[in-house]
Amino acid sequence: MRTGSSGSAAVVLRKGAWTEEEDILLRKCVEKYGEGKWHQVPFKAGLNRCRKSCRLRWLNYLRPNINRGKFNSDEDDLILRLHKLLGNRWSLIAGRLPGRTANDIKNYWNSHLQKKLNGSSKNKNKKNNKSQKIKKAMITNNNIIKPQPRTFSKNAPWLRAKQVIHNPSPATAQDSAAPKSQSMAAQDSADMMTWLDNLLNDEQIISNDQGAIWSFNGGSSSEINPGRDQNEDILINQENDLLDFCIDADIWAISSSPANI
DNA sequence: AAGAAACGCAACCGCGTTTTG
DNA sequence: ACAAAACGCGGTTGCGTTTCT
Repeated sequence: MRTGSSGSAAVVLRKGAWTEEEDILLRKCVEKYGEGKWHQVPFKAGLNRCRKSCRLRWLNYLRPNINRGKFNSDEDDLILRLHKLLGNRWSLIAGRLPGRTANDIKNYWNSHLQKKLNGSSKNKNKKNNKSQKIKKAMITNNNIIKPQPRTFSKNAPWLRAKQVIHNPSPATAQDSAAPKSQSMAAQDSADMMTWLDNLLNDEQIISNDQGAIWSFNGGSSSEINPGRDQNEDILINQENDLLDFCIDADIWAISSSPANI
């Protein structure tokens, strides 16, 4: 158990829209102490907000270099491509779009790009939330194959320099959604290495029989973690190279159904 | 002109993962 | 090894603004 820094009596935390004064306090605090340690930020900044709220406000609004302008066509294109590759991994997508936040991209996707993708014209499609939800359900249940990025935790064997157990049978997209287990981790490692080998040997990108293309998920690859070890750095570099490769080569998750986008 | 509907953005919530004592 | 705290993410909601009828 950790020493809770709180210990304070129950104080009603502020919610809702941030005021300019709060923004100033938060900005000053982060500038002084740096990002991170969000549990300390409300106290240090003198804000009556929860840590989550502070973090969110900083990440989505106050952080320097945030691009609050309109999305241009290049960005649209990149988002569409990355979404095909990564699915709703907004933070990963945001990592490829300098100045854009995951929240921005998510909102933009939900309000613009999804419609664009669905081919529904902006006009006259007056629909209430209910029908939007039905439509959403139809899409997810439809034959669009949602990419299932593989997740490799820091505890993965190759990061721990443990022996990798080879398992030749490839995991399916469904498998990747299943709960992780040690055998899964071992399989992940073998699969990844095989696939990476193939990739680096300039062989064809392997899409599994569900049409899902694998991608790496470094978790927070766009963030700097000074504590990570060399293997992790290598893995993250590989992830970035791979994303660049896929984007440059125009590689998507190819659906098994021609009717799909 | 006014009310309704849709849009767009900011913020909140819940949950899985990671860290720490 | 375990439990609690903290972190980070994606989904959802709330609300002000804009557009439509």
